[in-house]
Amino acid sequence: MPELPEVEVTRLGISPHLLGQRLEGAIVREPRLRLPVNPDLAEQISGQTVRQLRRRGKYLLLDLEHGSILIHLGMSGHLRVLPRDTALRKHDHVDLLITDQLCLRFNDPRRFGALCWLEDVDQHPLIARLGPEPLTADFSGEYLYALSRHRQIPVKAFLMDAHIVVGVGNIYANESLFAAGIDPRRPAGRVALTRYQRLAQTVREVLQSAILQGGTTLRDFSRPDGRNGYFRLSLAVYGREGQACIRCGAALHSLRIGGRATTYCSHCQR
DNA sequence: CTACGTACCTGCCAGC
DNA sequence: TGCTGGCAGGTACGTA
Repeated sequence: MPELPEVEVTRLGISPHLLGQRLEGAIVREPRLRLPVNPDLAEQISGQTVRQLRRRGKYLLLDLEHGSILIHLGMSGHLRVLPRDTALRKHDHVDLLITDQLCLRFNDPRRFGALCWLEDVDQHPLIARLGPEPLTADFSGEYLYALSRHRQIPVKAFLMDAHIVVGVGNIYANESLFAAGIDPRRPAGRVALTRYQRLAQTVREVLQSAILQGGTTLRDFSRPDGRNGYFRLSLAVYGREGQACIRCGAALHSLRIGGRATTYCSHCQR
């Protein structure tokens, strides 16, 4: 997926086509996503104007006059704005019909994503309990330090917990910890305040830089306009097991933390 | 409460 | 060539 930068790049890409537009309906071909698509989605959204297009963590929220459409891209989801008569591809699960014969087409091979209409999206349990945004002022080293006391969980798993802070997935957790010089296995409760301050800073820098470069294109993420992101060229550790650390030259190590591939430099990260 | 394993689903790639 | 197993950017839930 789609981590926070990819979702933000998607939001920026589709916004001009949706903001202020009146939705004319929806076509649901496969409702079985992580959250089921509303059986009566077309009736619920049809005739409504898109008031705002927000991002909360990795969720995209299309605020309508009444209620909101919640979209999550899961591991393999993808959104594109296309002419409605564009030939269907495998896994094109939902079309939101916009004006001028255009549609917002949701494609998701693994169906770990979501697209549904909710009356009050901010009160939904999936959204209401999320941690702060990493790019706003309420996310800081002091905050991470305070929440991590007495926690034994590896700091990488702590950083990837959306109830702590949203939007930091596997790629950017690996990259931020490398940039901050912190061993991903270290218990979260044993990281000092000054090192959390450094980590909060590297998280912000890594995410911001990825957004500016159009996200990280791996197997199946590309931007809504079909162009690729270039952040992959900047990855220091993710996917580089066995290769030389860009800082000290030692071979990078790899292991699994919380079931996720973790790559780090045992010399630079302590 | 915390930590951990597992499940959801399809596609792709390495290895046999 | 073709099969199989393992792995993939996320998240929620069950269990101890």
